[in-house]
Amino acid sequence: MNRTAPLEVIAASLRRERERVGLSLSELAKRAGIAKSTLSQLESASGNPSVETLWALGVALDVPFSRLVDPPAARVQVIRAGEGPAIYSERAHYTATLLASCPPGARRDLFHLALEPGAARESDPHMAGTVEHLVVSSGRMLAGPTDNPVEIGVGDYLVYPGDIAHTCRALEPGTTGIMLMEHV
Amino acid sequence: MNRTAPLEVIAASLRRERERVGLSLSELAKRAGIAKSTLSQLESASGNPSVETLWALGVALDVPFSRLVDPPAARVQVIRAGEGPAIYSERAHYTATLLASCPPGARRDLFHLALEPGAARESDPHMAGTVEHLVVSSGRMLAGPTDNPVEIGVGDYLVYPGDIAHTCRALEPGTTGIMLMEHV
DNA sequence: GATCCTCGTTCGTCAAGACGAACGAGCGGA
DNA sequence: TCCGCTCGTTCGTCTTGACGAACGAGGATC
Repeated sequence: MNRTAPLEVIAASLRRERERVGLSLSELAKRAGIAKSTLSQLESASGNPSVETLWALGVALDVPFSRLVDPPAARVQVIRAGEGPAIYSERAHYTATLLASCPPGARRDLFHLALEPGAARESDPHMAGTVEHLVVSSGRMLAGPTDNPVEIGVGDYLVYPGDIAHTCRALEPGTTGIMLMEHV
Repeated sequence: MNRTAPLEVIAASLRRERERVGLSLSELAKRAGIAKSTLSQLESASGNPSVETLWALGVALDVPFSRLVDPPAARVQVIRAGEGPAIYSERAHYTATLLASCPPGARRDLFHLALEPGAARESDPHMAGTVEHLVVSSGRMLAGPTDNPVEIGVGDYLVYPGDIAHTCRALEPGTTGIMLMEHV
């Protein structure tokens, strides 16, 4: 989590989003039901808005709340199979390629998994609130909570909490898949 | 985006997170650098905290900001290949299965894609701030911004902005993949 | 050039958030 | 039992956010 007070970030986000939508300061204030003087001060970073105020602005702009405190980043990027920038292999028979780590606030990571039958990958609980999504691309795997794993095959999808002990093992050679690790 | 004022949600989140970490109200207030009276009022939903106050609490709890306003939901769920709950097919040769729509605040959707060669799927721009992540499970596809598509094969990963015109077409029969649509 | 409109900023007022102090409750040890 | 500690709440104050009004600036129309 970002440690710096997000006032300047909020100020920039508000102005950026408002101009993107093409609203004037006065009109946005009217839509959000706040005084335009308040909005003016917020956009000049001379203010510490209350949650309700910022929420109203988020609704008026039709923008998720978090987008106002965590700035975005648009881009087009390709990662070819096997050339992931951050290869995170743990033990034999297990390779996780980090495809997309969350740029600003680290809210989710996207991995490509390649597994071979053998030792299961047992994971200790991650940070509370973590959720893992698994989709099998090829082969079969046994995954999910350690005390209640599920067998899934090609095209199957599995969600399970990441903040409890969980496991993931291949049941066939050449098993691959993608995993979305989400920090709710 | 949720339309209701999140004061009760914040109150519940604060109490939940604080008890999860095992901190007393007094100690959390001290760590966050705010008065415990303030925290007490916030947890009883009789308050409208400023962003700085809530931010300080998020930092002290080591919890993402958004987790305080959007409550979580832990669960284990399997969706077998082809039995997705919400099949969203648009035209022949294109099937998108919604695997996981974001429960509370709709910040991302996870789809399984099955495409056959033929007409490309042209998408008008989605909501501003949308980002699409694509991983190919089988076959080959041509995807990305309409004016600059990229050819990707098995295991390849592609990110591109979803708020501009973009396309997605199969180059081989039996092309499948997963798509993470994210609303930043 | 004069009028009218909307833009965004600044000023003074008022309500509300943040604060410290004090309070009663609950618990453990002397 | 009494003392000392921490718990979470409530009260009075003081700061500060939110508001409406007024302001100057910039265009458009006549």
